[in-house]
Amino acid sequence: METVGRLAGVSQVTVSRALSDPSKVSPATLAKIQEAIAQTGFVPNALAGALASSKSMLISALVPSITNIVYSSMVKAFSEEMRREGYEILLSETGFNAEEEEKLIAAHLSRRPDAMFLTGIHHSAQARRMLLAAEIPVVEVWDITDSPIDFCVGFNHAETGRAAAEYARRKGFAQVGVVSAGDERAQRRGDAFVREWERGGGGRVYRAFFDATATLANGRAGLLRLLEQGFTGGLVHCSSDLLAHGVMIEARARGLDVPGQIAVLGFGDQPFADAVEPPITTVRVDLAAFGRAAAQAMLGPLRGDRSGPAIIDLGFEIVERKSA
Amino acid sequence: METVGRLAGVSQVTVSRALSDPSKVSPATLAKIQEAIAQTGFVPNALAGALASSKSMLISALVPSITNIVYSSMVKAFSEEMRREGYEILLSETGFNAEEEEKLIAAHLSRRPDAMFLTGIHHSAQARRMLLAAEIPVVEVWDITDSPIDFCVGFNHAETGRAAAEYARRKGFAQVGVVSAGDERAQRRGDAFVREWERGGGGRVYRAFFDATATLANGRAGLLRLLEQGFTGGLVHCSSDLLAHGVMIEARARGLDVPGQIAVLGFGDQPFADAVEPPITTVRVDLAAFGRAAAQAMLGPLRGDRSGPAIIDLGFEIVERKSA
DNA sequence: CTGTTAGCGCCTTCAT
DNA sequence: ATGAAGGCGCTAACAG
Repeated sequence: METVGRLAGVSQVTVSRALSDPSKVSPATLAKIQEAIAQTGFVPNALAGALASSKSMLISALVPSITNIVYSSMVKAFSEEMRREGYEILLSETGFNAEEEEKLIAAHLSRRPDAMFLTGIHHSAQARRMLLAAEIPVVEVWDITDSPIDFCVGFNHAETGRAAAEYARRKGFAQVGVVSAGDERAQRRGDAFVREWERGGGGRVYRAFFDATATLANGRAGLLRLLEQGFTGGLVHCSSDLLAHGVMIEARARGLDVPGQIAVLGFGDQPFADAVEPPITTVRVDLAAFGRAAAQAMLGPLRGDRSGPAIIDLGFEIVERKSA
Repeated sequence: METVGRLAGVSQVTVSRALSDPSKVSPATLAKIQEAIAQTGFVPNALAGALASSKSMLISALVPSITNIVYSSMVKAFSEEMRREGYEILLSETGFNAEEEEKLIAAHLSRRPDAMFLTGIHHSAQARRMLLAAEIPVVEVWDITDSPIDFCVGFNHAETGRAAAEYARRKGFAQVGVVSAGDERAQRRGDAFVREWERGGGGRVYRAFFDATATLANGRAGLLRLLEQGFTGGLVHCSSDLLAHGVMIEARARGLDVPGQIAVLGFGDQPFADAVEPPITTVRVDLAAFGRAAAQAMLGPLRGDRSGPAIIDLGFEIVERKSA
């Protein structure tokens, strides 16, 4: 800035002002400064700016996995919203691991982000302590709790399982199965489905649980397991559309009709859900809305407005298509 | 650090040393300092550190889309590798837009990253200028050029199209079609396929081009378009596995046998490719390897070693399965 | 509208 | 092994 200022015949501060608030500088000097910037190829040092102003314009975001479309969709919508306000996103992957999350929180906090986007509501005690001490807005996305750190944006996972069980009952299925992946929230949905089904006197629930991530191959293997357990047909509740699709493929490969013999209920309403044959009946959650709501929630305090709601339940909806 | 130091009975510098290189501090004082840190909940300010040392330990990464598994897979592998060395990733989405990329490069550069990960080899002149002026290692991933800014890691896109056309010829298909999405590199693969097919005297190529991103629905619509043009059966070259899968679903929905009447060749070898029915014959590229190679390439100069190769062609391979 | 003076919190260099 | 001084590049007051 010093150099640019000399070239434009002004002091360093004036250059700073020209960049941060052009209206504070006369049009004539502004022009000279802009020319000097163009000539020198000057790029302001945001680190120094952040240090001096204690506003980094950096937002920290932690997701379990960036290759999982569920999380990347939320982050995408969130980023777009925040970038419009001039913020940049520091993104890392926790791998569904609380210890890893704790380390990442410490690492991110050392860069003095202005706010933090976290996935889920379970964090280590030490993590919560650091977050509280940092005194920045924290938004927990993809789940709901009565006691968020600052804000939470999501839906009730157990409720989706209950709704699915009701749906299965209403449709008159005699047998039901559950195929779910290792994610804690996925399990919670499956467990709630089982409880509600049993509560209604529905009898045994066939189950296939995978310790790993949801894949088509696991969906196929999942149906196989149910069949081996004696499942002869009915509705299969899956913790994701990908698993649901896998179940459908395996059913067809074995000559079982979908939904005639094997009906499938997915989760997520991912883009492919209504493009496959038959289109998948699924639990829809609006991922982009979660991202946008998270952005709006943190922008409140970031602008000094602490009046927004702390708990934002965006709900879900069962979309009935052909598969169940 | 001042405060921590006072608590531990040492000066601020000693605290700094204890954190950056514990071996430079005596075990006794180190213990005292660590206790003081635990008591105060001190979190070092990486901004100040970066400003003073001009090493931000920050890597800038720009991808067209974070929800696209192709890019997120590369970034995932890249991040893991860089994080092991203590670097953090500033990630943004360009939306396949060169202007947007230019703006993002400027924004990222102002945070003084130690290196930059870029997708593709086409950047605006102004972007190249800024990158050169920044004097940091730049790695361009997912494509190959003779004149990278610093390094490029990828494969020859046109070559995959040629190889696919040869494959189609070898298998004796009489008619071929191409379904491709809007990405410039996807088009390049499709164009090369068409040229090679025509060069070999293969006759007309039926084509369906989508201006948008690759989806299952577009795959289905793509086959429809080919059929409308008079395509009666043969091999369909798709610019992604997702499109290929869509073509397969549409074929089945119309009672066309895959691969008997409609054979399908995908691209990417995504995890689902061998889990669908029939498993998809596809062009495999090792996304994780690209990410790792990109990390290794930039870690060279970051450690002061300028001896590594500038152009890293990791190639591809056609994986023959049942769909073609 | 513009300049002056102090830091922001840390690292680097040079002493001790 | 530890400390003192200076500065990284910028912003925040406060003057004029």
